[in-house]
Amino acid sequence: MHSFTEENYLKAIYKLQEANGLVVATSSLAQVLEVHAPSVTDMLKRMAGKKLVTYQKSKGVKLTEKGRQVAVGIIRNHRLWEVFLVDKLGYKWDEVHDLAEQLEHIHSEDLTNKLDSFLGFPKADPHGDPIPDANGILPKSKAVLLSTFAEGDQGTFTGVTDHSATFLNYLDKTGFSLGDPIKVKGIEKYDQTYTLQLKGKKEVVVSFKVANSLLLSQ
Amino acid sequence: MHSFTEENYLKAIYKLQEANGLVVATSSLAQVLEVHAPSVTDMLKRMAGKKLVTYQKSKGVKLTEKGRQVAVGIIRNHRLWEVFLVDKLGYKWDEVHDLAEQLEHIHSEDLTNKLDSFLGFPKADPHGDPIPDANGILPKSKAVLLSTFAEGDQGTFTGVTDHSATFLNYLDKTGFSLGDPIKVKGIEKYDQTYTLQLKGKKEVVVSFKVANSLLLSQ
DNA sequence: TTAATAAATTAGGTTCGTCTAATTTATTTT
DNA sequence: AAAATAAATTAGACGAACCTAATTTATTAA
Repeated sequence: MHSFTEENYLKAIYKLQEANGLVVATSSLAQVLEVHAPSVTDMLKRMAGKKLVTYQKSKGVKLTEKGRQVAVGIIRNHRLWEVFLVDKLGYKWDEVHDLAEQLEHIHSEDLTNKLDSFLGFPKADPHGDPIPDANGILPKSKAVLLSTFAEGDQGTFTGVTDHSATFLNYLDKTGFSLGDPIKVKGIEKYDQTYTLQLKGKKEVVVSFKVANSLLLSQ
Repeated sequence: MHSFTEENYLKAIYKLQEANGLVVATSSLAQVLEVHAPSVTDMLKRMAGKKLVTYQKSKGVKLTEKGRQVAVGIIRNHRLWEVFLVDKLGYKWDEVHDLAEQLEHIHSEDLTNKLDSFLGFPKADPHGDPIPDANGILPKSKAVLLSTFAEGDQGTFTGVTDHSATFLNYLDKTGFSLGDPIKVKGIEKYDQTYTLQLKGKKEVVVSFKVANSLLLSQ
């Protein structure tokens, strides 16, 4: 089995690769993992020895197929446990991340699959992030940022790109709820604020920053 | 927070203290934790430094109040997760120990309490072991070993002292089930075998070893 | 294209939790 | 009580995962 630390590196590399391209820099990893760069260099060497990543000195790192499998497995665990915490234990969507960070490292494929079944094979976690299936296949999302919408466009709110508790709280307070329809009533040229019509005709005005963190589908 | 290793030491010390008296020997710990004696000596020094145990060189170790609190908290977690695995995910009682050994180290009092509530505040785990409450109070069990019974005595099967999967499987196969009544029909003087009447009048013969691992109440 | 800056690595150290081999302390047995 | 055995500790090492300070390698700017 892999250590928690290794698994956290794998997850971080996976996410950075998804977000920013093929190869991940030492400094990016150091930043997201909150360790110093030499620790990362150290760890990457060890992980390369275990064939979890391919690492070229001063050229960055990427996952091997084996590393990718492990990373996706952890993401599957994480998102399933988030669903459990929200659906079964009554946690709010802004409270579950840290707990899921612990639970994701429980090592048992069988447990993961039984949990999946218990939860009714959910397709997405409480933030709308897709849950990889038992084969490590992660459905490609077709959601787009609200910030790409024009006046009159509409869609369904299906995800966020900012997972911070403060942002999620702001959404709650303002009346955003996953699965609800959103329509763009207007976009102010001057400061790029969006006037939106939420479910129940409620109108709200949000900044570009917010529009750029909301994912809509259809 | 405490490391998993520390928590496992605390749990082991607690259990040995409960079973065999006040002070726990280095060698006993080494045996149950499956490490070598010098590792234990080392660890106990560190833990004494953290006021989790009182340790006197060559004289054994015992928990401080602080250490006891942590140990009981972990046992609470362990047993609640076992209930979850059996009641909600459909695991059998002989399959849950190793998973619960992982889950018990999730650090969140709030999660533990929400889980407790979700499970309906169970009093005992799937093996009949009592679950400490949120204040770390563990109900004193009045159950006694079947091996202390005389002919004609009867009681309710409420726990085991051997938690091994092989023993639990044997019980399943032979027709023992937690909560069922058991009556002693006879005890063979020669080899101390017990003839028992189980629920539904089924008669079975078990060895002293088995009788000495079953806990009965009332 | 050289100089300045930023990124990454090497070198050397630390703590945690483990090990083996050697030694000391306790407990039994004679 | 002395000798033999068993239990525990000390000494010295090691790997994992981290650190700081110094150095090297890449990248960007002049």
